[in-house]
Amino acid sequence: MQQREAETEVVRLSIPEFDCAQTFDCGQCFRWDYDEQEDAWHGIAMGRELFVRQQNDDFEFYPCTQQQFDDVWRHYFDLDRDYAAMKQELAFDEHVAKGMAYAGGIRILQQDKFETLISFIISANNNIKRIKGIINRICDKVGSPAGSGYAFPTPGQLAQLTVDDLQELGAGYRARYIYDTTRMVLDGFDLEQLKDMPYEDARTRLCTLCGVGPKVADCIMLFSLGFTEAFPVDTWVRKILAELYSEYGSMSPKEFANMRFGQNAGFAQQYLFHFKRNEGK
DNA sequence: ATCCAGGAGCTTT
DNA sequence: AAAGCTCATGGA
Repeated sequence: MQQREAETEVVRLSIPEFDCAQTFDCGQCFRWDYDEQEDAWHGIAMGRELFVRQQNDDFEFYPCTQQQFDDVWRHYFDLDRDYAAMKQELAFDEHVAKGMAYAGGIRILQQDKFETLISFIISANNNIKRIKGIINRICDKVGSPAGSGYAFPTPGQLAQLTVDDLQELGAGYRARYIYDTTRMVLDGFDLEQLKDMPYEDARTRLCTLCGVGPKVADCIMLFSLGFTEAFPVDTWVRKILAELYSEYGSMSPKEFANMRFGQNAGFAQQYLFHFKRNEGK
């Protein structure tokens, strides 16, 4: 009994305002899928494999020690943030309120910086299914073993792939961007220091990387650097702004988001985005 | 077949 | 500054 518990270490925890399906399937991450056999969500992130089984507000994380959970996953799942309070601050907006009613269990993950950087370079002018495929093939090719699969490669591991290799894996014209940006990171571009910089400065610096423009930079900042005011503007958000907030048409999307949602703009964006993307499904 | 997908980069006004 | 064109790839 005790031995069995030791072999498969589990962390059990009750967490409010968290829904696995909504969080893992809202377009912010690409390496989580539902495992029917385990009846749990399966992901490979932060260099290791993890299963997450949810029963209402009760969660099991495995294989995982309490130490690993506190060191890695607590931050990854953004567990120190008061989501109920944040959502209350956003409830004044009727469209965001609808989004929160539809998928109020979305949490903004705090993912690995390099993985998020490369993943969202791949996301440009692409669809989520194909993005996942490209990323998985890259991991299988040069990532370190992690459980039943392979972790996202380090910059050094990814640098083993040539532009031709990346194209064979389906990256298309983004192969060059991935290659060049990986080299810039290896040559000293410091992803770690970005989170201590002002929003505008960090964004400007990110945009010096190949394949990183305003939208991709905002995704990296929101999903891996903790900038909750980041408001990624993609095709879906443009539709939302045009359809639901046309009275603010004289403002740029960024001005609008900052004025209306402030430091919570990233959350508002995610609730709106996920709701709109699943409209009619 | 044509269009679109969590856009960016380059060229032309 | 702002608008226009092109960039792989696969699915609808």
